[in-house]
Amino acid sequence: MATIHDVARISGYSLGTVSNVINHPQNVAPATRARVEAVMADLDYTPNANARNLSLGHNRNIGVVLPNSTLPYFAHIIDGIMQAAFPTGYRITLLPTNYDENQELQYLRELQQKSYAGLIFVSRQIALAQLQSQSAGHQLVVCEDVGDVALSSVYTDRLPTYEDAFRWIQKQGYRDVAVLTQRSPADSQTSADLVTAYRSVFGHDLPDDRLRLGVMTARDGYDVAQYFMTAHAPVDFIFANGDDIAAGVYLAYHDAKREMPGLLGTENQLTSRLLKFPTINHHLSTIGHVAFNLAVRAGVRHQLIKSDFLVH
Amino acid sequence: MATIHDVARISGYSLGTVSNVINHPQNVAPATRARVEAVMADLDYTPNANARNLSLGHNRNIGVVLPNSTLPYFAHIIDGIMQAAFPTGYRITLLPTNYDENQELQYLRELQQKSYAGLIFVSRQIALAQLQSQSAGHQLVVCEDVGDVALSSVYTDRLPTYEDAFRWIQKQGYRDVAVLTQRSPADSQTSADLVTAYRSVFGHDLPDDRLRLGVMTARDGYDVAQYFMTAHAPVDFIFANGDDIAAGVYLAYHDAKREMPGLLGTENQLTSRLLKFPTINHHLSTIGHVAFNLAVRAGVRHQLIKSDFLVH
DNA sequence: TTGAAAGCGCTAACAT
DNA sequence: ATGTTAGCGCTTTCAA
Repeated sequence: MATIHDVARISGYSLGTVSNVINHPQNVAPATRARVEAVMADLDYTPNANARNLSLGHNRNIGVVLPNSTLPYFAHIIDGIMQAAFPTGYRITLLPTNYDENQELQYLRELQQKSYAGLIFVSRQIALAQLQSQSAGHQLVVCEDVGDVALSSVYTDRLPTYEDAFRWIQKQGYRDVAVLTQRSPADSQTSADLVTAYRSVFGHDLPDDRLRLGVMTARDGYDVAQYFMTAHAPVDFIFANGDDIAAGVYLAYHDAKREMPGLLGTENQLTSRLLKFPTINHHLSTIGHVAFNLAVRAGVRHQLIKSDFLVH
Repeated sequence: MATIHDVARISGYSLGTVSNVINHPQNVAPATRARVEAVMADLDYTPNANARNLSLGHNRNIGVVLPNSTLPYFAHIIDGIMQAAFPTGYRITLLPTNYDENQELQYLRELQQKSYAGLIFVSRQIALAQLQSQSAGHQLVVCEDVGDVALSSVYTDRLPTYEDAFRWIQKQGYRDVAVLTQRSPADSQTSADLVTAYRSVFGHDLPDDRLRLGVMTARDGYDVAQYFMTAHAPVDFIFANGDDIAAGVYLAYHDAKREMPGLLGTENQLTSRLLKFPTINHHLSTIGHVAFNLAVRAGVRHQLIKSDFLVH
């Protein structure tokens, strides 16, 4: 493949001049410029991005840190990031962690080595404080509410939306509500908000045996439904952390020919529309969009994306 | 951030030695190595990937070319690619095309400039022949059956599976079958296979007004269903190009309180399980997996992934 | 307006 | 076993 040397040699101009027609065309005589450009077209020349980045000391890559997972949650955020990145010419590199903290640290180091112009942590294991300490002057964004931590962030106001949802559930006359989540309230703000919202609406703590952890997929939903069907105290409503998961629960009750409890999901509006249960729209694609914009802009900024409770 | 110069200076060894402890540790005395590594840890040093790649003349990035689209089809393939890439240390860069041929050409040029170790075309606009001519000696893989073209490929044996599906439809007694696709049979092998399979099973061509093009999303499915509901010759079966699309059709008939036609989708096993209609599993994640492996291996190879017709 | 040369951080001969 | 040096392809002073 042709290098800048080739176009210099063939066009008869110097390296510096060719570089100028690429980067500062206004500083070169129109005739020269035309001739150089002709040669470049002729050779099908494109600058070597690596060399250019090394010389410049920066690049236009944004790394997206996420567990390697097929969850729709991530797919939607990635999609939003891609949509936002495309018109800007930035490239998106997928950085899977496999839930390994050391892997995250490695990506952070690569950020400091300027392998990336910015890093979006869609999910993280590493402590926020550590993230912040590593981020001095760098473009780092986290997809969650970070409170006072000096880290750019996009997040949703889950609490009021969860309260809306629980109020609706209560008004429908449901009494025995179960909640499915991935992580425990101690490990995840989302789960913590969930139990807080429950308490504020129902006036008492969510019973331990009504909070089921480790639920991530439709299959998990199917399995956890078995638990409730065989528990001696049946539930009449299941608040699932995802429409697909709610669908898994639906299937389990359906297959068992048991009376269907009330159901609620999040994100996938198609499934919940089909099954006519309410859902919460977290506007994941918008979150991705905003995350990208924060990553390429200087300074720490926090942005709230409002989520909606939706009855079909 | 620390460079290799810093660790050389601070450890008291030369550039070459430090480089050796990174790249050829067996060529350096254990004591030296230990001391250099201590300094590297101390400085939290990580090699600058850009510089290294430039020097080496290659890197471990695989570009994935795809329209910037949120379709589950792409999400599943990307997921397979990521899963396969992670343990190898290769990085995945998303390369959206916006269906623009020039954008695809640009990525090809970047491949030749060694910006990528390989390119996976999940979808393409550019002609196969042109792809091939640009790919001399490079790692290029295409996610479709390329016939005799000397380009690595992963593809599914759609035709026999489509025939299985049409035979099943016929055996159920359906007579008036409609088919939904994204692109016309002239533009897309998938669509061509579809009409071929129809003909071979039913013994006649699929009537023009039974083949609806431009269908991509659940909403499209909903809209196209309106067409069939108002057409003077109603259909009794709709073969949709995706479970979500089939679900859109389902909703439309359901909302209109019309008699539900037979339905078939592809890919999303959850929706089709919920609605109990048959589907086709194209094993998209496997396709991604194989595509990655082909991209990092030398030589042209073709790999067939068998798809399955599934009745729930 | 154009050219010459230094340097980005690293690797891999080649010397010692 | 370790050090020295050229060079990867490019950008950007600085001179002419």
